[in-house]
Formats: sequence, structure tokens, C-alpha cells
Amino acid sequence: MDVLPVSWGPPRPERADAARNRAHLLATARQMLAESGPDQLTMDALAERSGLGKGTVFRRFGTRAGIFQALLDEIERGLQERVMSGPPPLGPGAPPVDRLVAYGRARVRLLLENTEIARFALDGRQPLPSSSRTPASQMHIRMLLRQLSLDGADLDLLAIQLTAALDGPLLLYLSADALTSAGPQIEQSLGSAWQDLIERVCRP
Amino acid sequence: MDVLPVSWGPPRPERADAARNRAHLLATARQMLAESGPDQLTMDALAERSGLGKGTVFRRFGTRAGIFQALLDEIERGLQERVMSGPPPLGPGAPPVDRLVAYGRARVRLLLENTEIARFALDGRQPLPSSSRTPASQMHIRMLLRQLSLDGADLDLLAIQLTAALDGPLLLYLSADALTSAGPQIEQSLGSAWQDLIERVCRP
DNA sequence: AACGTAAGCGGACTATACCCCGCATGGCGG
DNA sequence: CCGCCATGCGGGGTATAGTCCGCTTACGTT
Repeated sequence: MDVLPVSWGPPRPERADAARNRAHLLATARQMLAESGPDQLTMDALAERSGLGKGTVFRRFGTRAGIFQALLDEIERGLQERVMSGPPPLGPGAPPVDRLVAYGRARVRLLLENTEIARFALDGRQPLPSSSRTPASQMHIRMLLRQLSLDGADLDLLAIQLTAALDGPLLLYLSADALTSAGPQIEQSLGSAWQDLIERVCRP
Repeated sequence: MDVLPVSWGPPRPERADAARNRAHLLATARQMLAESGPDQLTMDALAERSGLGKGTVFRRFGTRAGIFQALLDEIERGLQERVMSGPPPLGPGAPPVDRLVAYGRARVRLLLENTEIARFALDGRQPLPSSSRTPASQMHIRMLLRQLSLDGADLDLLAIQLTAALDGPLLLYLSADALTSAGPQIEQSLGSAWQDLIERVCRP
């Protein structure tokens, strides 16, 4: 008989039409978002506008929030690339603390530029497969923390806490109006606050 | 003419029947939650079960998430009392750092005991009046931080970050199954992680 | 005690997230 | 080149969050 594997890596490579539709849906979603704001981006509207069925939209994203998560993933991919292969201090080559600070500042900026998407990507229940629910952000922070050899700290939990301290303020505790009113100033404040937090945590 | 004030303190003291209904709704909600879990706690069901109109339920809580927020508020009230007038280190009388640690551990316990409520209390959009959206948790942390006279730190933002690090991890980054499986062990880990974080941040 | 008014209430109405299941189609073995 | 079948697609169906507006009721005033 053939092999009888217990766990496949990728179970199946995703059919060609499915990939095409996914890309088309994301493009349409981005367009609708730019034109009419997040409230008008409904599942029905996205299906109709893209010329596909409602079922397809749900199959791809699972949830309304899933659309926004996918959009945010796409946006974050650019940052990930700069982190992995860009110039220091964001990219490799700088001391870990500097990279942490740079990463936080960059992410603050990115989130402030996409507050609405990020907020709508939030959802209490997550009926998704629930696996691989470890954001890239958290893994990157964890990796840099490890290089610092902080003694007596649970790196996994510390990374989770710091990730929360980076996302939480924007998504949960800073109200929408506070963001729009203070504009670019809040970016500076949040960036400095992040730097201060990192330097305190990483002090010897 | 009479006084023409620009801003009243409490504009109106809430009518008696309204208060009665609020209490009744919360009691019914708690009961339904205990009986059939959070998914069955719908606005319609709550209205019917409590013998009130749907409009009333929405007037009181504004949002489905609002119900869970109200329930969580009620649960947190007990903690608030112990914080304000209980024995140290949670209550007044202990050094600020000890109080911060004690508070975090207590809150971790409380959130772990009410994970589902907390998760459903989450909601991306907040169509609520949006004022006074500063949780008691955050204000308490901020108050204790001030007593520490950390130099060069933005206390408001640091308090927000620490609050996020306390709530966020549980609500967002620890998946539901991780909580139920690891059980009491995770409470210890999170408590210790919080203590470590606080001690790092508050180091001189 | 009667009245006027503003707050509260009810439940029909709408919009939309999400489910379901029969049909179409892409990709692979013969 | 042809047929198999799993994967993906479609769009109608359901449940429920949230809105609206006319009626009711508590409570301060005369």
C-alpha cells in the first residue's frame, strides 16, 4: 500500500479558481472600503459586486471579521518583509532592543493608518479552525526577546503581554474620536510610550 | 429666570421603574447564562424570558455585547470593593508595587473564571455614548503608578499598556481551548508573568 | 390632587450575518 | 483524450441584532 501519513503539511494546495476568486474578492473589498467605508462592506454587497455567490464569500473568509483580518494580513505583509530582509534597525543587523523599538513604532504607524480595518477585524468568538492563531507580530517579538536572554522571564507570556500592549491601546482603549482628533501627535506619543516600555522591560 | 447651567453633573437620576427593570434583566441574564451558555443569551430570548419588550433590552444595553459588559461590571464590582477598602496588599496600606501585583493576580483569576462573559463583552464597534469608556482597572493601575514616581514615563499611556497586557492576553491571544485544558496552571503562569512584568517596569 | 412633560416602554419592521445542500468544475488517473 | 470525484460554487432560507415611533407612566409642579 501507499504511505499512510498521520499528519499532512498542507492537506491540499487550493484549487486555481479558488485562488483567483480569493484575490478578486480581496481586491473588490479593498475598493469598496476606499469608496464607501467599512459599514458598507457587507457580505451580500461584496458577493454581488464581485459577481460571485454569497456562499463563496463565506467559504473564503468564514466571517465578516474574517474579511478585515485578511485585508489586515495583506497590509502587514509589507511590514513583515521589511522586518525580515530590510535595512536595520527594523531589519536584521541592529541590537534586539533597537529592533523591538523600531518594530513597535512601525506597527503603531501601520495600525493608526488602518484603525478601522483593525477594529472590524476584532471579533469575540472565533469559529475559525483556531490553529495557527499566533500572529506574526507576537512571534517576531518573542524571537527578539529570546536574543536578549532575560533571566527569570516566561518569554512566551511576555511576548503575548507586549503584543497586547502594542495592539490593545489602539483597538480597545483609544476611542475612535481620540484617534482622529489627535492625529499625528498620538503616533509620536504611542511610539515613545512603546519605546519606554521596552527599555524598562529589557533593562538589565 | 432660573439657573442656566452649561453642564449638569448627573443630568437625571434614572427613573425607578427603569432601575427595577435593569436589575431584573441582569438577574435573568445571569440565570440564562448559567442554564444554557452564552450562545443562547439572545436579545429576543432575554426580552421574552424577562417579560419585557425587546426595545427595553436595547435601551438598557445598547448592544448584545453591552449585556456581557454589564454582567462583567457587576462581577468586577466585588473586586473593586476589596481593592478600595479590603485588607492589603490588595487594599490600601501596602507598597504600590505589591498592590499592583496583587491586583493583577486577582484580576487574572476573575477573568479566567469568566472567560466567556469577557470574550462576548468584546466588540469592534462601540455605538455606546463612548464617554466614560475608561475602565476602573485602568484608573486603578494609573493611580498606583503615580505613587511610584517613575521618571520619564507617560503614566496615562503606560497604564493603558499595562491594562491591555492584563486583559488582552486573556481575551484575544489565549484561545478558548488553551484555557479549559491547562486549567489552574495557566492562572499561576499568568499571575507570575504579570508580577514579572510589573517588577521589570517599576525597577528603579 | 390634578396636570404636563419627559423618560421609558413595546413590539412590529428591516437589514444582514451565517447555514445548507444540490450543482458545476477543475485536476488527476486510466 | 475521457471519466471520476473531491473541491468549490450559488443563491435561497433562517435567525437575530438593531431601529422606529406611537403609547404609557413616573414624577415634579401648581
